[in-house]
Amino acid sequence: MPRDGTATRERILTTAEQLVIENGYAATSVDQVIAASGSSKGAFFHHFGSKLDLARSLIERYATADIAQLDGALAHARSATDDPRERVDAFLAHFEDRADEIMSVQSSCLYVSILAERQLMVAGASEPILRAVVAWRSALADLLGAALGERAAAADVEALADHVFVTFEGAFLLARSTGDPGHMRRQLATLRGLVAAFLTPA
Amino acid sequence: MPRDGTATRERILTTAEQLVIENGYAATSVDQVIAASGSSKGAFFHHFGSKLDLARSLIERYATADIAQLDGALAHARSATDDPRERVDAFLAHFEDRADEIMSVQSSCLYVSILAERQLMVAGASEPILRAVVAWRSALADLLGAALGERAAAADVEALADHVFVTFEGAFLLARSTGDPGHMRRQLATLRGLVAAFLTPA
DNA sequence: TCGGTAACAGACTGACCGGTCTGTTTGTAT
DNA sequence: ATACAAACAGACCGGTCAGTCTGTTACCGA
Repeated sequence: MPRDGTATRERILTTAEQLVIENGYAATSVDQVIAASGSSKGAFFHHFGSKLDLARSLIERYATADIAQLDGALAHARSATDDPRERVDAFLAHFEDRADEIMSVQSSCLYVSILAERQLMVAGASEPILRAVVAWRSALADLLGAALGERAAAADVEALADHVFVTFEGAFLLARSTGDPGHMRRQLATLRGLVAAFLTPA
Repeated sequence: MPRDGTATRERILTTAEQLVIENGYAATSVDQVIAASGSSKGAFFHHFGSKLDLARSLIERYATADIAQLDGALAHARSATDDPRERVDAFLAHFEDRADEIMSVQSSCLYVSILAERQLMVAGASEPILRAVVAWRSALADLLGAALGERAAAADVEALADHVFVTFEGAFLLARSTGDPGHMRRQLATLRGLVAAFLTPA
């Protein structure tokens, strides 16, 4: 086997991810990605069959990392406490603590860039996103269902679980529109307060 | 004054809004807008100095309509009841009732399309969005501050107010990623439930 | 009725885009 | 050493893009 190209491939992916999150997919040209990653046309189209193939690889890598983050938070919440309500709190606090760090390495979410262009979704680039959405939903539904106990039947637990994903995405957009990345931490703190009040028995 | 061109201008704007929300700004070509609106290059560049000028006009029109929706909900909430907590509930219920209708006329939010591309923001297309964000924040902060009473000091009322905007944008993205517009109504219902629990004195 | 101007229509242009193709380098198995 | 294939490099190509330019048409005041 000749020289190893995985480093080049990863360099292109990382560069492209930043550019696409910042400027959008359609507004990012292959030439830009090549220039910014210090690569070439030959290298790019050796590793990716087309620009669309790049998008699919990007979102797949991103969603996988996202689900890994989810699993990390779940493990942390489970090890922190046995009380179901405290577990929910620990889960949300985990991300709240990391909010500033998250925002410093990515000013927005790749999901937004992909979801903004219908062409990418019909081309199969949205499946990894759906995978991530479902992973978040089922994980949170478990946590929240346990915390609600018998009251779970009266609530839309899945919608409540989805609200965590909704808060993340919405906070990314709020941070963008105001230029203040601190909104992520504040929104996660707000969500934690809301959920705590909701889970407290009347 | 020769013939009236405002109808043509509005037709171009409405067509472009749909296309940009569906496909994104950069992925929408001027030629597409022209073809879909049954117009011409001459007409387009007569009414808009550039494609960027179209984006600015689009977002300004959209934000103005958005703030008008906000004012409508505020008026409704104020006329519905004098109780501060009930007013918050009435405000959120207003949008919850209209959620399905909203999603049937627009599958996503123009804000998302604009915020997804940094070039549009530095070009001054984000100011109307900020105007809308601040309008929602101050209106909701008023409502929520009154509902919290003396407990308002202990809470981040502005972040809680922002959470309404966050829920809207996040729900738009959730609906897109799953293909189910019903998420908007469910997320607004979830938000209403969370806020009601939060506003209930311990 | 006629001059002027806003409102269009559409051929055209140069830049840029995604993608191809030919050629070169580099590591490795034999 | 040599053969071979993967990993690149970059000139090149057809198409599309935003924007221009030269008209033509419709309206209105004088």
